[in-house]
Amino acid sequence: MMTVPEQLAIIKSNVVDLLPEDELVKKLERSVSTGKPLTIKLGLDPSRPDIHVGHAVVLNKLRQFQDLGHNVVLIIGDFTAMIGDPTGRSKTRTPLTLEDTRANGKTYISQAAAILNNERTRVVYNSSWLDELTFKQIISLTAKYTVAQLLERDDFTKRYRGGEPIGVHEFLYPLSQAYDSVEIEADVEIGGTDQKFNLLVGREVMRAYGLEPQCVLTMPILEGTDGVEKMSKSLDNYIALLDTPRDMFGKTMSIPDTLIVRYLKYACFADAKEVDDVDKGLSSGAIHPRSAKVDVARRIVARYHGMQAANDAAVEFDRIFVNKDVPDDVPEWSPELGQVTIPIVDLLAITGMAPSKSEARRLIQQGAVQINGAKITDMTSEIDVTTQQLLKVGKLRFLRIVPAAR
RNA sequence: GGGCAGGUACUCAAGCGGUCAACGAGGGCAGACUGUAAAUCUGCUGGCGAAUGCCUACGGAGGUUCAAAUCCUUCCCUGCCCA
Repeated sequence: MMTVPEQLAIIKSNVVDLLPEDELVKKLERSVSTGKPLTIKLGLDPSRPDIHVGHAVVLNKLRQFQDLGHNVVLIIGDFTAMIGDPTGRSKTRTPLTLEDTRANGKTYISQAAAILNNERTRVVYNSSWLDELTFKQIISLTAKYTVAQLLERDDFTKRYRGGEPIGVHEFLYPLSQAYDSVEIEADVEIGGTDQKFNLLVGREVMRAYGLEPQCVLTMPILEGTDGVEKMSKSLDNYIALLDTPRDMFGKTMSIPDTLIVRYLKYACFADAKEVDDVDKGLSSGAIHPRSAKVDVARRIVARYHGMQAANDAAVEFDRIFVNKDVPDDVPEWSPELGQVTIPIVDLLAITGMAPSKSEARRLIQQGAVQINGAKITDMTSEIDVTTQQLLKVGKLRFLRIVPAAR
């Protein structure tokens, strides 16, 4: 096992907050002297089973802990997910069933396995204890925190001042998360910087239950491919771990230049020196942003799909976007047997290349629709579906029309 | 329980009897430029229709009117103040 200073140096790399550092040092010292690993906690929301590169920032940090000999506990927050959130703000968030959360939890874990060391990962569902709490116990939990303390949380303050509704149950979420820490006796809880408040509540609550408070470690929130908002599925600016190599590569190439270094650092976990070199190279002009970005893209793909896939994706990317060629595996679609021609507008709508016929019309008007490389200008065009046709909408959506098999 | 202010398209936000499928901004999509970067410019952004047009929509349900997002009634929801 590494010495405490060595461990600390690794643990501190790339983190935003480590609070309080001296407590972590004590925990590490104890761990080294007793040989007992620390328990590192991460809470997961099972309503969104797709892990993306943004989540990976935190997972990578967990992996570092594991490599140092510590244990990770993933807590699937199935309890809160099952309740759902009835407030108006997120009415689309439908409550999940137990089966859903279990299934999502499994999916999550199988994706996380690409980063984590399974030997040192324990997975638990928080319903297994939260569901057992009596009302009495819940009240006793809430008595350990004050409204003023809860209102310190940034978004609560904002909403409160802005006259927006805050459900009482929302106050309970940080507390239940904190209770998870009590249950598993976490030594360290990790999360994005947006989790800082919740993680700190965990400290207070643990103390109130007579436990040694956990240390809190926050990681940066990685911006999504739009370069502004945090990466998230709902904003559709994410690179999922399950994305195909090509999508992964393409999405990475679409990030703004200003994000290259951050991606290198947090999505590739490149070492400090290399990050520094690229940073300097970019600002001095010695490195062209595009080539730096290609490198980042290749590394991200390689991380989750292997070197071979990464190289293939890079080649494919150049073929399509530099040489304006047609991709290898264009999705195919076949008309119903007997159909000879289909109006272009219908075709676009039926095949899903446009969400509605009106939208299809707009696309045609804007010159975004091509058949075999020829731009469609006539709204009433009839497309012959008895021979193979290549349909292109916009810059990257292709569809091959294949005559119905008989 | 009482008083006040609100609920408009993906979001914010105008409109307050006809010219409203609804100003404007953001977002999104498409085109030009390009390194699938940024910035910029242009167009589009409810559905159906080749099109004059038709249909559906301004919290829900009724009503007044030739005509309502706009007026009335009622219900639901949110915030603030008083109790």
